[in-house]
Amino acid sequence: MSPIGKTRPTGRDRLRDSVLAGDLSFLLARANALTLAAANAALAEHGLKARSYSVLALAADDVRPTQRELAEFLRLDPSQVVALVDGLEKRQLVERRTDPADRRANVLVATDAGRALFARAQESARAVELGLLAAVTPEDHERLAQLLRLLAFPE
Amino acid sequence: MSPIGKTRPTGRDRLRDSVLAGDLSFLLARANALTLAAANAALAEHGLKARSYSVLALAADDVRPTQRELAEFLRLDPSQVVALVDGLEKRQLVERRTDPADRRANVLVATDAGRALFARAQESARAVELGLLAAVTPEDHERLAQLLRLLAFPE
DNA sequence: ACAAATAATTGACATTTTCAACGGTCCGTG
DNA sequence: CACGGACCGTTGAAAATGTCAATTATTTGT
Repeated sequence: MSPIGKTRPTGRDRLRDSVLAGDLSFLLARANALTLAAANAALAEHGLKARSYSVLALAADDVRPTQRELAEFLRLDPSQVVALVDGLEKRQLVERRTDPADRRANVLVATDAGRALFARAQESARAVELGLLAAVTPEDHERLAQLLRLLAFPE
Repeated sequence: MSPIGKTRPTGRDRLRDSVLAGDLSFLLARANALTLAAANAALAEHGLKARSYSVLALAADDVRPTQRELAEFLRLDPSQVVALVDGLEKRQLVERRTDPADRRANVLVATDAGRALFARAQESARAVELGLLAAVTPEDHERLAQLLRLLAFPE
């Protein structure tokens, strides 16, 4: 039947018809792993990783997040946010301002240098994203984002 | 305008309108984090995590993967697969058989106990998946899987 | 004014990731 | 057939991440 007579036929990605390949958790994990690796590779040029890029993005967005909000949003332990912000602050990309409305909290703001770097990094990020989505139409791209939002932000 | 007069209006998830929230990498990361946590919580009952569940799934699927194929498929370092398989083998859920076609390679096969455990774990996994997708219609569920496959298995 | 709750920080510890090196096996070429 | 180079699984160490409890400063409700 099969044109190839070997015991291990297709060789390359035989596992793609396994049950696991239908598992949403697995697909998410694998898609995320590939995407994360690509993003990190592209951001390295700017001295960033996906994590620090995310923090910088939120700081540059004038949404003035507290560290706790950052932790919740990025699904990190608050102590990890401390380290992340330390790194960005040491590079003068970001500033901690104690929230006047709640002096326990720090609000994050990007410096001008931070905004400039973010703008450049965003270009790289966008390029990577487009590369990954080469096989996806713009409508499907948006549809994918919509569906992921449902998973990422359950009501 | 806004009915709330505070400086920090909505309070809860203000960050959801930031630019980052439109970033596919971020949505993937966050969706994956939540999904992974839910999966791990559900699988703990069976002494499994998402990783070991995946390995067991492939072993139980009679696809006879080598450890290298496992590593590639799950996006893990080969040395991580060693540890994973060690764990499952110690619990007699899985066996290493040296591939007769290539004596360097180990092929993974599930034991009867492994198959039985997998069947039970799969139920838990399915339940979790349905819970996470409560807000998604079955058609969209399939569409999401399709789109994720494009990201997870770029040609 | 006080007790309980919350934000950030620190430090300890566990888990995961990443990498280089090694023995055993395979494969193509001479 | 023998050899060199590639490949598989394994080990061990180092780096990065994740998890948690304790601490200080501040807020909030009573």
